[in-house]
Amino acid sequence: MKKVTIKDVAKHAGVSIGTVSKVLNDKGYVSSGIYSRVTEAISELNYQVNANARSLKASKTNKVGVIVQDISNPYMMSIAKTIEDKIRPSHYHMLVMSHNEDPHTERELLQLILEQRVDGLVLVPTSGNADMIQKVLDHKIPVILVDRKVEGITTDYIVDDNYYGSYESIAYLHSLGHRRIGVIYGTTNSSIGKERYEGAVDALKHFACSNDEALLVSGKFKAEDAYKATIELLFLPDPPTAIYCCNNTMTVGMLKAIQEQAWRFPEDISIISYGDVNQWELIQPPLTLMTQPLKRIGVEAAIILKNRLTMEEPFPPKQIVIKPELLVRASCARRPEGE
Amino acid sequence: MKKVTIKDVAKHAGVSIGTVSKVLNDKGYVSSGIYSRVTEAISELNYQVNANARSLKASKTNKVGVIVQDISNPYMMSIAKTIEDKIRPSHYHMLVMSHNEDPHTERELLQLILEQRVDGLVLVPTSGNADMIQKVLDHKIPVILVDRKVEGITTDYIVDDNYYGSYESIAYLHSLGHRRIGVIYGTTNSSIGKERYEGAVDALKHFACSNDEALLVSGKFKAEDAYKATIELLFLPDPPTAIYCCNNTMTVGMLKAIQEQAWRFPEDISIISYGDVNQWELIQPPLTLMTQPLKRIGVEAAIILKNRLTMEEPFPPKQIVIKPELLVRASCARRPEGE
DNA sequence: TAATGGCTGTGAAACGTTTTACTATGTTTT
DNA sequence: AAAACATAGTAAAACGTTTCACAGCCATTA
Repeated sequence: MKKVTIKDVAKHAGVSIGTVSKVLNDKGYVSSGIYSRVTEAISELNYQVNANARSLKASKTNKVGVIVQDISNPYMMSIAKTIEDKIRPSHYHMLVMSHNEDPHTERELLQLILEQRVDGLVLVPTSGNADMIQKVLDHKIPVILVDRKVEGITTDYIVDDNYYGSYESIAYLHSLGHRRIGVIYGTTNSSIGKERYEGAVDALKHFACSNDEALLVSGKFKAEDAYKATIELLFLPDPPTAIYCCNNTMTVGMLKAIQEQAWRFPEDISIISYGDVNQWELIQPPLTLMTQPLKRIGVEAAIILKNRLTMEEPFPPKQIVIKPELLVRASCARRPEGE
Repeated sequence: MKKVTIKDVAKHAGVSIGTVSKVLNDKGYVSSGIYSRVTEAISELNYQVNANARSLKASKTNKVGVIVQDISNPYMMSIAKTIEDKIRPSHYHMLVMSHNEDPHTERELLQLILEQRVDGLVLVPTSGNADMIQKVLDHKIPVILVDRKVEGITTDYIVDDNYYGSYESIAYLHSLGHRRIGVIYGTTNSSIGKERYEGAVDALKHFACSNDEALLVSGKFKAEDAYKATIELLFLPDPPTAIYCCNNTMTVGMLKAIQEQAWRFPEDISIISYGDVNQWELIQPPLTLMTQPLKRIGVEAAIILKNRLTMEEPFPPKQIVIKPELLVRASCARRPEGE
């Protein structure tokens, strides 16, 4: 089957190219006779408009870029899904890609985004490409940061209040009487990791909990490292009575270690995690959680994006910080005071 | 910042457009002096080539479409990730979208794919758009079906042997001595649902298990319906000694019901599921599973796609059927024979 | 009757590239 | 010194659209 262009349709219908275009876009005056002649020709020739040519002419692509750490991460993709649902009715579609937490990869992807002339970008940034992000903004492409912000960049973002979430998690454990609290943190080179770490540390200090350095261990945001970190905590001469784990991925590792060592929670140890609630459906007893409102993040991001895409007038950057909420379930036990 | 085109670069560097193009594509003869003048102009003006114009000229977009049920489904997206990793080195990128199991939506997406002139398509099809898929193929766009095939369409596909997987699951339960086996199946209007259903039913018949109709219940491929289905099974006057659940999503519902009713497995009831192994990391005791080789599906799909994209000569459709493997763990118990 | 105005359709320019055929230089080779 | 060749750069066509200015026509209106 040969490639068929608007020209072929025009010839086949015996009209000019301009007329066919009018029919395609329902613009201007076309008599009903001609109109049906053209639509007939279109379906007979099985013509499909070439979106590339169209975008070129219009300098508008109806594409938005979505760059996340990892497209197989269901939390990020649930946000992407929300966005998809919001923008598809206006005939936008998404380019989605993973930077795998590698700034160099992210840089290449941003380059691609620029070349592709997307109409907007939703980005979960690594740190270290502020210049490139600024470049995208300079090209008048709206950028919406999700989950993390970037130092020195003024644009829309939507993040949750990590410091607060961590602080309150510790506060809760303290309120139950815990004084020796283990913390499995991620890394401190990302804004999220740092904020959660600091929130926890500040709370520990404020509530005068044990300042035993051995209680602070890094799980590097990975399940395996968190597993090892947990083992360390459990085998301490004086193990913690509670553990706060800074994110869900690491919590998987932590739970594995606890299961394996046949500790029970909350009887032997109290645990609390920080993240999305959906991951833990089948875990018994149900985990007490500082809940990250993923649904809400997706919805807000989608709204902002939609507005950026459709509003004529630019509006000031929308920067949203969502406070996570403590979901008290059954994984933390009260501890006799004064111990 | 104004839009800057190849023309501006040419002017700024004092050369012709053609020369700039040569530099951009490293093609033809350019003296080193001119070359650096041009690259300098490019970075001074912050020029980015317009991929749309380029695609238009080349009639090649470096885009591939990826259409799945739901982009927030981690199993599908782990396949997508494998594909991404494989094709990005050759500077391809992906349009990804969800049809939500709705044929009408799928049709619209296929239309979009056609207009976008993608260079290839990876599709988890619904049933009911064979004509449209054929249209895509007619436009010389390679289509790779994943997880499901489509009646009447000759193209690459890669699926697992659902009938076999179901049959063998039942066979395994039978070999442990089970005779009253409950089956939670999905729906029978999709090829997967049908094949799994038939595999199970045929095995039940072949091994002369109980043919009590009440033991066959539909969970409609949803967790909630599977929950209800499980409750029905458990409250039967003569409940099954084992349950085979046809997919992971439904198994979530099944496990919930079992937990809630405080049945223990494998002591009170044996259970076996069909799906990807990664979902069940933390479930104790570890589930016995007919494992769907998602990794392998992704890898094979990526290889086929890559070949279709790069090979000059067309090759015959590659149709792969993968046999799932039984992973025996701890959720099934031996049953005294003859009961 | 002449002027106005609403329809209907057309031709050509423009969007930003790549590519092809061509010209203009040296530099060797005979 | 002429012929041959390698190198360097250019102008223009083409890719498939949309849009804009215009022209033809018919029906009103003055």
